[in-house]
Amino acid sequence: MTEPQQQAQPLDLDQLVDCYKALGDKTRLKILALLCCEELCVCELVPILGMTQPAVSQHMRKLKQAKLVKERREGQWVYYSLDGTAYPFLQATLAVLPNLQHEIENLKAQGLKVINCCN
Amino acid sequence: MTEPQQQAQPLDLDQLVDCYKALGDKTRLKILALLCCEELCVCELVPILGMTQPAVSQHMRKLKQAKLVKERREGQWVYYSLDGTAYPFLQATLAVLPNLQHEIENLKAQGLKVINCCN
DNA sequence: ACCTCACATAAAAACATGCTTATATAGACA
DNA sequence: TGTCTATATAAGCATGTTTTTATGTGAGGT
Repeated sequence: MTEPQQQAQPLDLDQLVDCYKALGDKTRLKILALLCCEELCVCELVPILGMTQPAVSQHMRKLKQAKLVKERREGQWVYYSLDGTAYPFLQATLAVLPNLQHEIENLKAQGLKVINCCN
Repeated sequence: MTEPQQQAQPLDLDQLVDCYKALGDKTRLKILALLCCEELCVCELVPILGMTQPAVSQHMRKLKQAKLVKERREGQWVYYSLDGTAYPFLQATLAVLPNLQHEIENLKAQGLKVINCCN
């Protein structure tokens, strides 16, 4: 491994540290793997992850601060989705995550998937 | 951002967490950026990073455990270099790090670069 | 054998992180 | 306005991480 060295614009080191700190947690990697399937709101993530709502909210805040996800408010729900704009390497990074589509199917089967005007 | 989802084999989540934890530290990102230029030993990293030798050694251990670097012993020195084998996304990841070649030039100018049989 | 240099490891202190419980905010609806 | 649901935030606790200081190991040279 000898030739990387900038075909991309170097990013701010502190921002990169925040990004990798955000990625360095199993729960947050799962959340990102789930968001690879589709946007989700906190109340959908809670039963999938088996965590309390505040715990999930705090993870979402970290991911948002790291510019890994963006949010969209719809009524009382806040939908989170991947933000692919900040890091050129993100796609390669997410590509190695496991496919968690089955978790979302599971959620639907339990009747816990939120239905909004868009689906 | 909607279409990643496995062109690569999914990796073990716990190993990925270790990898990103290792990346989520400014000192270690600097070390990796330096190793993008060339292999270095601990005693060269110490003055560049301005840290104590044990602190640098422990960072190297973390990077090694995360399979981000490999080591090569030569006499009393241990040379560390990037290990590009474990993560398919590593090249894209390292590409956004700043170029720290000037730090190595600086080291040479101060006469602190180790000279071994290979250079 | 002894000394020196490079590096690793261990224990303790300082600091950061993640989860829980409790509480606040914000929108929907009566 | 009041209530319900979804979400965010804050404080406290437990756990993990990073750094320091002290010490151990191993190779090279005398």
